[in-house]
Amino acid sequence: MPARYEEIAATIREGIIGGVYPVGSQLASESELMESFGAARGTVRRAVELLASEGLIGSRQGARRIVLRSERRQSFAELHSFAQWAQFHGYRIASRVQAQKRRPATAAERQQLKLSADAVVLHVLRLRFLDDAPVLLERTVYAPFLAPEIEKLPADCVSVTESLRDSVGTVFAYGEHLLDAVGAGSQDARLLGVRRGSPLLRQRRVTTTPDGTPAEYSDDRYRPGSVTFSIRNSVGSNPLLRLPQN
Amino acid sequence: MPARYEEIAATIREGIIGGVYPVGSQLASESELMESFGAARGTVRRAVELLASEGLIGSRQGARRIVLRSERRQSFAELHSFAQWAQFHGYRIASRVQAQKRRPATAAERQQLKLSADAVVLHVLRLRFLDDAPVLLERTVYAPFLAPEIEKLPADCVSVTESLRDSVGTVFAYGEHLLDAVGAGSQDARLLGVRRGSPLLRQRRVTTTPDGTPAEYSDDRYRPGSVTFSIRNSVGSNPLLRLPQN
DNA sequence: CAGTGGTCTAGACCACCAA
DNA sequence: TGGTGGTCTAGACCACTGG
Repeated sequence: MPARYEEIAATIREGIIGGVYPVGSQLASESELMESFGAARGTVRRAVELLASEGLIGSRQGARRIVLRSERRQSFAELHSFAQWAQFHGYRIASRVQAQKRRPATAAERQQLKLSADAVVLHVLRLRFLDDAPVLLERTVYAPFLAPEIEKLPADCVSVTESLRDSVGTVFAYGEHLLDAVGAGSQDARLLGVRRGSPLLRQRRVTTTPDGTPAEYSDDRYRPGSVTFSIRNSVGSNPLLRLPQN
Repeated sequence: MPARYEEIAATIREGIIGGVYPVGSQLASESELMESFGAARGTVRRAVELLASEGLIGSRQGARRIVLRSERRQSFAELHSFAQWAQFHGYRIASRVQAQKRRPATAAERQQLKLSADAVVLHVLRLRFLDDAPVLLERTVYAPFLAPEIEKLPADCVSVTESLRDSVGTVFAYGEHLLDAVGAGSQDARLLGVRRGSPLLRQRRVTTTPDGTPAEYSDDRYRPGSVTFSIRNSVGSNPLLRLPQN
């Protein structure tokens, strides 16, 4: 059962997408929305703030809210899993585990995942396809408590996130993502079908469970031209980050 | 005069950074925060929701909030420009306009900036330096209404955003950013000091004014190894995110 | 100036978590 | 079971926008 403010937001969103509120036009005022939805002001404010965080509307004190966009784009800031993203856009995806083995955690991995010195992690090399073309190569290290669950999954499991939610509950709740560009290594080039050294978009991420326990560290490399990441600056989540040295 | 919830958030944030609340520990409950700050529940909730949107704390219904990180990261809602980001982190930056000319808008630019068929835009090629090393090459197209203001700026103006705010008010309020990886072209390679074809992180963005008018379109290319984009996400509706208002 | 959104309060009920 | 966070209400005052 969705919350009331989510229902209101959904209704307004449909109005924006359906052309009831064209781009550039003014949204109904809070008072009008309160009346038409029969909700208190705080509730309609929650709804329009949700839409603002999606980049659909803008807001200035004293003036009515304005429709900025009419498409519902899934922003990268809302992105939690490749499979969910692809499903949202209606793409046909496939997945294949290329290699999988347990090994002692490296020093960097112990630090990222906050593990003890003798911890053993599960390393998985996974290739993902979009409409039968390889687009993404994932090198993922799972924390020890997840290793047994991951090893139960079939090699062509399309959504690790959803499989884990069914078996052990919500596992990936918060994530930090670092984006940069790297040249394809020989393994990257072979599996993604590009030339060595060609530009790849790299996404490194650490994901934690709802109680703050680090769950996985991953180095994901995207073949260019296939996917693009979208970020909006209304979602408080996008600082540039300076790397040490270089 | 900052809002009360921002003051409360700042106080808690200092506590997290200063070690009063170590990473992994539980934050004070809402009732305790209400008492210690003498504020209503809605206000302290606004404060902790702000901190959650910065990725500092996580929250689950029924359990106390948990400290996830102890570093302060500038939220993108407070940050729109390279210059402001660099200044926040204390980096020494420089900027140099390489080329600047007015020309008719291309079809793509007319669509992006919602211009009429005969519109003339201002194209600027700008190279930016971090600690004297070139790190960013910007190819920016400004909407006609901005062209006169941009042409008044000196060639080494470090912050276009701040200069415009002083002269014509807040111009860049909302933005959408597309991130991918491209190989350096010959001009990219020459100006950024890298080999041709080497991977660059590309950020394309359209920025609009507070009333929704498109103001600029830009293709920015970052030299790898110097900066990285950091993004955070969290499950659950990112509630109550403030839009930039300046 | 009237209308709008931004902030704050004080209460209420519920779903969930941990002991 | 008691405490916690998630949602919703009803009112208030203020700052800002626009005509």
